[in-house]
Formats: sequence, structure tokens, C-alpha cells
Amino acid sequence: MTRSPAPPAPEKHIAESTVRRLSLYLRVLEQAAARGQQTLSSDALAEDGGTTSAQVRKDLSFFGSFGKRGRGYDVAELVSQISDILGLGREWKVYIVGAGKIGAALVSYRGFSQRGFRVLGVYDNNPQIVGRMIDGVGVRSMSQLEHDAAREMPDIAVITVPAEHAQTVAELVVSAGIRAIMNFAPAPIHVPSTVTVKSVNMALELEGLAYALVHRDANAS
Amino acid sequence: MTRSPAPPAPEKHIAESTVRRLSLYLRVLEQAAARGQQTLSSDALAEDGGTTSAQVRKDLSFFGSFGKRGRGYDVAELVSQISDILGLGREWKVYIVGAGKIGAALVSYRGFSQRGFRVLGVYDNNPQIVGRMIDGVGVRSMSQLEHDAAREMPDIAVITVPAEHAQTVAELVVSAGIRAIMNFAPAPIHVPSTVTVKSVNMALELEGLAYALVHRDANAS
DNA sequence: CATGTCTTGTGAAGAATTTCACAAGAAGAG
DNA sequence: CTCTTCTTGTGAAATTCTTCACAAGACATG
Ligand SMILES: NC(=O)c1ccc[n+]([C@@H]2O[C@H](COP(=O)([O-])OP(=O)(O)OC[C@H]3O[C@@H](n4cnc5c(N)ncnc54)[C@H](O)[C@@H]3O)[C@@H](O)[C@H]2O)c1
Ligand SMILES: NC(=O)c1ccc[n+]([C@@H]2O[C@H](COP(=O)([O-])OP(=O)(O)OC[C@H]3O[C@@H](n4cnc5c(N)ncnc54)[C@H](O)[C@@H]3O)[C@@H](O)[C@H]2O)c1
Repeated sequence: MTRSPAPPAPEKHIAESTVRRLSLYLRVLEQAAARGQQTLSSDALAEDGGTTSAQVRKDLSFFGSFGKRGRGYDVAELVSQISDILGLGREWKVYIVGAGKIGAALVSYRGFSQRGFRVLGVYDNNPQIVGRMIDGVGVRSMSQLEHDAAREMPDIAVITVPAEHAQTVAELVVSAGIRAIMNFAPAPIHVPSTVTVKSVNMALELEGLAYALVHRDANAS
Repeated sequence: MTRSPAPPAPEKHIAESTVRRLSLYLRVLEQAAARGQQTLSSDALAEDGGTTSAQVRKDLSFFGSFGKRGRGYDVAELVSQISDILGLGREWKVYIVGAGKIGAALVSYRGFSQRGFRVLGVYDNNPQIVGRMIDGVGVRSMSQLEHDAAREMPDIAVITVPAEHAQTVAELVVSAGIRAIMNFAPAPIHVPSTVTVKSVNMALELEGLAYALVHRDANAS
């Protein structure tokens, strides 16, 4: 955890599945570090990451070569390398829009702050809610959002408003200069291609389970 | 919404990405139905589903042929067909384990009940919480879970306990006979291969956004 | 009933991703 | 210093997924 001498080595294009697995490897590595493990092989990494050792090595090879033949990967070093690749070396400023049930749960989610995602503000358009504190973060009025954003320069907006308002809110946060959106509303949102959107659609995940139950696949995750 | 004369037509193996898209198409179709649209082309379906018309047709072709050449798809009929394919023709019984912030948010999530996922019980091991009502559903004690499950035969368990207890809880629900798990804890859980697990890992999604911001991809979703 | 327009269903091609398999490097033992 | 053991990094092969492209069917119109 000293220095990051090697740059994260940019490249042509990396598959989203690879990026997801890197996050997973990072978790496995941190747990290994917590157990005092010094080093980890691609086999061990694959085991807990739910993939194969060849996949692990291939994923890492897109960004450089971090292992030692015959020994495996140095846990602390690989944590640092993957953190760099994923852009976790810095703090990311997050706005949450929609101070309802799911929005409130996310504000106090430690899993975010642990990774350097800091919630600067929570926004809502309900005057009854504006001004309240949620886990130390004050709920702000929507009318302030653009003004606040000009000053605070948030990186990511999390949208947790009802589906029918998701598009409107998306347009607002984009015009406020935010370039990345995480959308929890079960509605597609359309933004300029300079903005990255990820959607988390829980009902859709449940439907995937229903499909699996009906079609008796034998699979795991 | 009358009868389902054609069986959902089973098959070799369908990609998870196809199943996800079917869920998406279903949403688009329902919105179209709400707007009074009678029929929809694969092009229109693709537009809102964020994919291409060829993909739509290919996805559907795995299960049968539901369209009319020159006309497109009958909205009501395709809703019914996709619902059948996904196993949404029936009610699915759900237990939520972990009555914390995210568990409580999920109990009252209308997006679940709208799709036929009914929360029968919420479980927690904190005696201070057991007995409370969350949106009309009582919080039950963990010690009852196996006994209740024998009677109620739940289909799906949603795990919303801290990561370090996810594995223990997973083993309990599996031994209670539950065959599908949706895991919100950011920890991999290991179960027999007869059990299907889906994990929703929100920190990982945020990390994907951080990666995109750092690597200036021009992409959307 | 022929003609024109539209849109499906689907093999085949193409692209992307995963798996294989092995040469090469690293370390310890003798 | 040589031998053995272990595990990486990576081209090539295999597999999976997506896109292409077009024949065939459906309807409307004249
Ligand atoms: N509750 C869940 O477990 C859950 C799970 C997955 C997805 N979601 C989705 O997340 C979204 C929020 O769900 P919820 O359960 O928290 O709902 P909620 O009703 O508890 O909260 C929605 C909040 O958004 C605010 N809001 C509404 N319109 C707004 C606007 N235009 N600008 C700013 N704020 C606005 C409301 O005042 C309210 O506080 C919904 O789209 C829902 O489908 C919820
Ligand atoms: N809060 C969020 O926004 C959020 C988002 C994504 C994921 N998660 C994950 O979801 C899980 C729950 O998060 P939370 O914020 O709701 O936490 P929480 O502390 O509010 O709730 C956890 C609940 O689980 C109960 N519990 C603990 N151990 C248990 C056990 N062995 N059996 C039964 N119940 C048990 C606790 O009594 C508590 O009520 C965590 O794994 C967290 O990482 C939370």
C-alpha cells in the first residue's frame, strides 16, 4: 500500500465481464489479506471468484503481468494494482437522488464508503423530506442540485426515484455535469453517449431465478 | 390474458443474457399495452430494450415464433408468452432473511408483488426486531424458519444479512428446502448445484462506473 | 388476383469471450 | 550448478453470442 509505480496501463477495449471479475478478485484478495495470506495463486483466486484459473490470468494479462511464476501473486501488490485499474485510488463523490426507502438504505451502506464512494448529498422533491438527516447526510431540495453540483463536482449520481421520474432526473443530473449514473428505477433512461449508465434492476434478477426454477437448469453462481 | 395454449417450449440451453432481455422486453410490452398499442415490431421492441431488432427476433426464436410477418407482434399475446417462458404465470413465495435496511426496503417493494413475487415472511435473529411489522409483514424469528418453510414451501430466499453471515444463512435456507437464492450480501455463497443463486452486488456496479470514468469509454446502457 | 410493402424467422458469417495447453521463469533442494 | 516442482503469461483453438442478410409470409390496395 506504499506507491503505485506502474500505471494502470490503458488498452483497446476491455470486456465488461472482465471488469466485473476484477472487482470480485479484489474482494477475494482483501479477504485473503485479512487472513494474513501473503500470496495467492490464480487457482485460489479463481476458486473464490467463481471462475477458472485461466480466466483469472487472462483477465489480468490485459493490464500487465503481476504474478511471479512458480509463486503466484503477491496479495498486497495485486490489491493495489487492481484498485488502480478500477480507479479506486481516489475518492468518488456521489449524489443520491430520491430519499425514499432504497435511497435511504444506500446512504448508510458501508460497502460504498469502504470503497471510496462518498455520498455528499441526498436530493428529494418532497418538501416534507427535505431538511431531514439520513445517517448524517442532510436531504437537500432538488432545486439546489444544479447549483450544488457546480461547486461540489460530484462524479456519480444514483437515481432512486419512481420509474416515471427517472428520465427527468437523469436529464437534470446530466445537465448538472454528472457523467456517470447508477439507475435503480426499473425504467430505461436515455442520455448522451458521453454519460455512462448502469442499471440495477432487482425485479429482473428475481425473474431470472423464476426462469431457472421453471427450467430446472443445474447451475450456480 | 385468457389462456396459454402453447407450452413455453423447453430447449437445450438458453443464455442468461437472453433471459435478461426477455424480462426487459416484457416491460417494454407492458408499457406499450398501457399506451393502448395493439402491436409492436421487433424494431420498436429493440429500441426501448436497448438492443437490435435481429437480437429480439433471435431471442424469441429460441422459444417459438410469436410474430406475424409484415405486422409485428401482438402485444397482449407476447406479454402472455414471455410471462409463461419466464415462469411468471404463477405466484412465487419469497422469504427475506435479514430485516435490516435493505431487507425492509425490499419487503415493501411494489416491483416484486407486481410480478407475482409474494413476501410471506421476513426473518431476523435480533430479538429486538422479531415481532415488529414491516409494511404488513411480521418479522419472524430465525428459529422458526425451517419449521415455517416445511408448511409454506417458499420458492425463493432473499438474503440481506451482513456478509459474514451470508454463508450460514444460505446453508439454513437450503436445508429448509429452498432451491433459489437471491444474495445481496457482498460475499460469494456456496451451495449444492441443485440450488440457483443470483448475486446483486451494488458496490461492484459502482466500481464498474468508476472504471468507465477513469477509462473514458464512450458507452451507454 | 396480382402487386407492393412491411416485417418476421433463421441459417450463415462474424465477433467476442472463454478454455486449452504449453513454453518459460522462479525458487528451493541437493 | 542442476534438477524438480510449481505456476505464470499467452498464442491458438474452441465455444458462445451477436449481427447480417434474405427468403418467405401476411396483409392491403387497386
Ligand atoms: N424499495 C425497494 O426495495 C426497491 C428495490 C429496487 C428498486 N426500487 C426502485 O427504486 C425507486 C425508489 O423506490 P423506493 O421504494 O425507495 O420508493 P419511495 O417512494 O420510498 O421513494 C421515492 C422517493 O423519490 C422522491 N421523488 C419522487 N419524484 C421525485 C423527483 N422527480 N425528484 C426527486 N425526488 C423524487 C419521493 O419524494 C420519494 O422520497 C423506484 O423506482 C423503485 O422501483 C426500489
Ligand atoms: N444498505 C444497503 O444499501 C445495502 C446495499 C447493498 C447491499 N447491502 C448488503 O445487504 C446486507 C444487509 O445490509 P443492511 O444495510 O440492511 O444491514 P443492516 O445491519 O441494516 O441489516 C442486517 C440485518 O440482518 C440481521 N442479521 C444479522 N445476522 C443475522 C443472522 N445470522 N440471521 C438472521 N438475521 C441476521 C440483523 O439483525 C439486521 O437486522 C449486507 O450484507 C450489506 O452488505 C446493503
